[in-house]
Amino acid sequence: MELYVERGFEQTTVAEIAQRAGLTARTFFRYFADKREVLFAGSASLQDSLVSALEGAPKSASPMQAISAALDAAAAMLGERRDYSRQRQSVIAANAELRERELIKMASLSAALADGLRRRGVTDPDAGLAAEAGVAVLRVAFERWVTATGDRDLLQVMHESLDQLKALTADR
Amino acid sequence: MELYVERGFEQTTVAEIAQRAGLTARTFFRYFADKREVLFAGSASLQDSLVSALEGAPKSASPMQAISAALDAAAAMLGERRDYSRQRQSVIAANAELRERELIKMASLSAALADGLRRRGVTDPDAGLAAEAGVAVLRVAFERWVTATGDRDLLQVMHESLDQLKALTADR
DNA sequence: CCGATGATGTCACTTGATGACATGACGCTA
DNA sequence: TAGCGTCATGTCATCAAGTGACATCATCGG
Repeated sequence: MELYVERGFEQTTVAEIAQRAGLTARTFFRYFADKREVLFAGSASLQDSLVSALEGAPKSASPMQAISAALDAAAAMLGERRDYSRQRQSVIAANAELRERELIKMASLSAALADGLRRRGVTDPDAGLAAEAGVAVLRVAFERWVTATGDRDLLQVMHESLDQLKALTADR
Repeated sequence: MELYVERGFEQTTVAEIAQRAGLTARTFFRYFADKREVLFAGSASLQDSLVSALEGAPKSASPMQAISAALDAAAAMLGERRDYSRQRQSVIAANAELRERELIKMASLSAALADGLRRRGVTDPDAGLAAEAGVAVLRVAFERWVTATGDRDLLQVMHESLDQLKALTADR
């Protein structure tokens, strides 16, 4: 992160990263599949948390309520470290390859949530749609929270965004 | 495409592609930014067509009707060459880097459609949502069409998928 | 103390990608 | 026709991302 912020993603070499970490480039590639992955190291555990939260929702909960529980878990994990999130987000936004990687992580998250919903008995077009909608809310809320001035609460922004989506799809 | 189908994307080297085309690797990179782009050469013109169709929809058309016009244009462009589409899709599905690239092309398409809607006076959360919904329909319909046995009409599948989305969002 | 195991380093190599420069075809114009 | 500019391509050199093979070293259980 330090190097990516200092001089940008492309201008940073893996050898430099490894050197600053007191390691060899070869070792770097034993921990990260490629130079981009280092920025997405936490995404697997984030995804696990969301799926766990979704599975932990009461059996009586509707699909969107279960998704909402997952979003709460996301807010809890990401809500700390706003400075880090901001730096990370600006690095990613500045580079096409990183944006690509982020998109595929989001797609993976969406697929995992859809699977979780199916395990709860949600049938097929609905599971995918609810998952997509949930990820859309996550993305929008995170973006708002990261760019907001002051220190808004991510959980709150997340709830607002979900409510807005509901309102939007409710009428018309 | 020949080489990617024959031996897979990763196993194909740019030098081989260039050789089969009677060129040099250096020349390849003058036409394509990277090895992945060669599979997405047509995506810019596809995007232009969709945006044109959206802009050409009657001024009285609703946002989703304008999107529908864009989807018709997509069906017209992609509807031919189903064999090619199938090969291409199977190559992309088999490789993570290519799936990433496809996702960012879809995101770009969605953004362009949202912009087009805004130019038609559609206000902000709606423009983005309608565009996303349209791209989702495109993706689903294309997938169905490509994997279907027999020779279904893409335009028809596209319409069916859009209708299903409407039904899905209509109740509950 | 020993051997297994895991983490790391070293080395060699392939491939993707880019910059600098040369060459050759083509068309335009004096 | 000679000369000039432009465009496409080739050649060469170079860098950086990955990867496989093998060596080394620390640690830990028996």
